[in-house]
Amino acid sequence: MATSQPVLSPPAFVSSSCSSKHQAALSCLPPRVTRGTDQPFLGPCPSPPAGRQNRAWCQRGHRGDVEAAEFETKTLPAWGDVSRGWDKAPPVPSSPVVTHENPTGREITDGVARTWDLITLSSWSRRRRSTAEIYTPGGELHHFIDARDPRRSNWMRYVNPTPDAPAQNLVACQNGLEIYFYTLKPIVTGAELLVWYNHEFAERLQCPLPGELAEELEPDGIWKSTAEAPTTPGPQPPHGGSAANPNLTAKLTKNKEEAEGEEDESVDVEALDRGLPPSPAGCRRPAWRGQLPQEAKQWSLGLSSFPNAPGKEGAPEKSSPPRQSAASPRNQPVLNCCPYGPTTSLCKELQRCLSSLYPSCPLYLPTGHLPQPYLYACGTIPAHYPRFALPPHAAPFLPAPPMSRVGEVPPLGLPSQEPQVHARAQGDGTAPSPGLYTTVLPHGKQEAHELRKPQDVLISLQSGAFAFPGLDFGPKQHSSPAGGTSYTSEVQQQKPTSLLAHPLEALNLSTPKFCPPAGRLDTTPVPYPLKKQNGKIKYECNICAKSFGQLSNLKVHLRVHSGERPFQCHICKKCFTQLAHLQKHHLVHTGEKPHECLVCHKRFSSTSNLKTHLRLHSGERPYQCRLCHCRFTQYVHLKLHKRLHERKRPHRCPSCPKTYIHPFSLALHRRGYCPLAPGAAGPPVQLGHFNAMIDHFDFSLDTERLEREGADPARASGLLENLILRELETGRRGQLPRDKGPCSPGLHRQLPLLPLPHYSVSVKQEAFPLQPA
DNA sequence: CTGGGGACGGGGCCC
DNA sequence: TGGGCCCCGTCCCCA
Repeated sequence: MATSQPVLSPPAFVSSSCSSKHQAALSCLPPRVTRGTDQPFLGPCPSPPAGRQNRAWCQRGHRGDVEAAEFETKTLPAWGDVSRGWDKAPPVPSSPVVTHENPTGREITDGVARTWDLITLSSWSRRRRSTAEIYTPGGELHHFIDARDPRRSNWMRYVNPTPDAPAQNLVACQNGLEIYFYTLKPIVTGAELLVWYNHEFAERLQCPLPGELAEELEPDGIWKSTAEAPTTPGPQPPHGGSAANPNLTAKLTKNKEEAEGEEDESVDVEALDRGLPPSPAGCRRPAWRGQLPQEAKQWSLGLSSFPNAPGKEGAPEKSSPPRQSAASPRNQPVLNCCPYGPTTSLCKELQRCLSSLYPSCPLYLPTGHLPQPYLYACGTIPAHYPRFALPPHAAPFLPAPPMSRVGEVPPLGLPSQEPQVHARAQGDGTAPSPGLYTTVLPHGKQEAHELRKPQDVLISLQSGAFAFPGLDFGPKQHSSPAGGTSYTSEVQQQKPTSLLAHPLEALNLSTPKFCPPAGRLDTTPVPYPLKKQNGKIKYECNICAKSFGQLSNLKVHLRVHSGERPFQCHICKKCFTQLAHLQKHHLVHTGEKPHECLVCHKRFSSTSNLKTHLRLHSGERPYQCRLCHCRFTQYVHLKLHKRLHERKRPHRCPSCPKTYIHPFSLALHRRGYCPLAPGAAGPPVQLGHFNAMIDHFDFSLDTERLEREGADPARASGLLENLILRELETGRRGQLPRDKGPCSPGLHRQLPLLPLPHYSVSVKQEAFPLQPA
């Protein structure tokens, strides 16, 4: 619903990646929420129409209100992660214009300002700077994102920094290796996207404020030479410019208006052309000097993996952050959302804010983190994130070269001018181990053995792609699959959502897979078997042999075997395999019952339960007992009922194996209807039908009532015989009113004690043996 | 024991 | 390809 004053309502997170996965994770709430909460949250919104990739969304609820704002960047390049955006050639708008559709029909104004100085966004000029440096938890430069090339960047290039607090409408934070933008205020149509980082943070990082950044630029937008602002000892980055600079510190107090008067279109063209990262303006970058450009280029092109990737044997984790210890998983989140370590106040603040803002989103669990598809996708696992280490057995699943999201190779036809992402290379310059992608590992038990290595305890090992028969990664087991490494409940709770797991899955499920049967030791990769049924391809599960028409269905199904439950309820910590299940589950907490019976107006939380309920009105009883023809609305009731038929049958025919519960039944059976007794009346088929009706009678509760009331067995059996004969005769004439089975319910209508419900509805007759053991 | 409802899991289909 | 939606089935609880 478009409004006259469309806005992007705060708070809304807009990932620089902004993938559908992110959106999905953010939309883990049902459309309605419990009233009375003061916590704003992020909820779902209608899924964007297919094919409209330039649509993002946000939704918030505050004080019980649910507000959604769907905004569309009609004139901006497509939403998408920056790196992916590079391989596109979006139209370059003359100016960033954002149009919005606000379903709420009113402007949303109450934003929540946060002072998350968690991101190192630097080297921004007043316009179109759009570069960001991504730091590892150790505070080291990991790579930077350069979105300045309009042909290959996305909307992020239009996010501009400004120290002018009233003008700021975005804050940015780094979570893991992703950048997220958080709206501080409504963003009206045509508003410039202005991001903020605060003064304190700039000082602490020895970064100039954005305004001061502009001062470092020459009027032509080129960074001044290093010599003009040498601040840090040792060799400077080739592009120089903005290391920690005492002069800049002084500049921090400079009039910002003066700074704003600087060149707006400043672009570090030289650095760009050299394939170098823009100057982080004084932010420390201890390791990439000198070696960065070439190696970063290689890495960004997917030709090498991260130097500290765990797959690299013997590679010292030189860049391990001092504040993080891989040996303390208990206190370490799966991945720090904060580049300053999980225990810093900054990180805690972010986590707290995220958690309070989006309590329903598993992403924002206090110990959680934002998705890191990057890590999986590129297969470059910094040593700081040991839990994200790809297990060795995952290697053959990965395509080679790795499909790095950040360092994605531009598609054919597009020139790869320069690397858009620069990774800090390892100090020794050793090439990353290619074995990460080429190792073919044995399966089965040997795999399990390998999992005992602590660094291999990857939460997403639970992904179906890594499911091992016989190994249960279920969430109820808080131990490692192999029983070696602790897999604590904390870890379980920190378990990434599907947003984390999916990238892994996506890689491994979209590529040939190896899901060997238990115990099989086979180094030959075997893809998922594809069957063709009726001309359609079926994807078969290697574990249970179930086949699926769509690969995505198989992927979801594999979680059944792997035990992966990526979607966790933030309230009760229950985990679910599918987001939809979590959404349904959330209704338990909200008490919402969106499905109403139109007959009695009773409400239900699920359509399934409503449908069951509707049977009460329609009279449908689809579950029928084949023995006594009792019908039930629910299968579970039939199952319970069947127990009645499993009672002891003490009255045994001396001539045949038939046994009966009641003496009337045996007496009738013995009156010439035992096929093995002498003097049997009639052909075997007819005897069979007759005996089946005796069974029916024997099973009925009415027979029990006869016995209880002390009915004479001979008389009762005689009456029953007449009725059965009459019924069989009617059946032979084709006049059986309903069922044509051996146990005609017409018999019951002859017996005043055997009422049988009548429903002209479909019946799911269970395959219960007529002659129960 | 039956009946009714709540909750959840699995899977198919569509976008 | 993944997410959303829907349906079916199942289990559990309670009256």
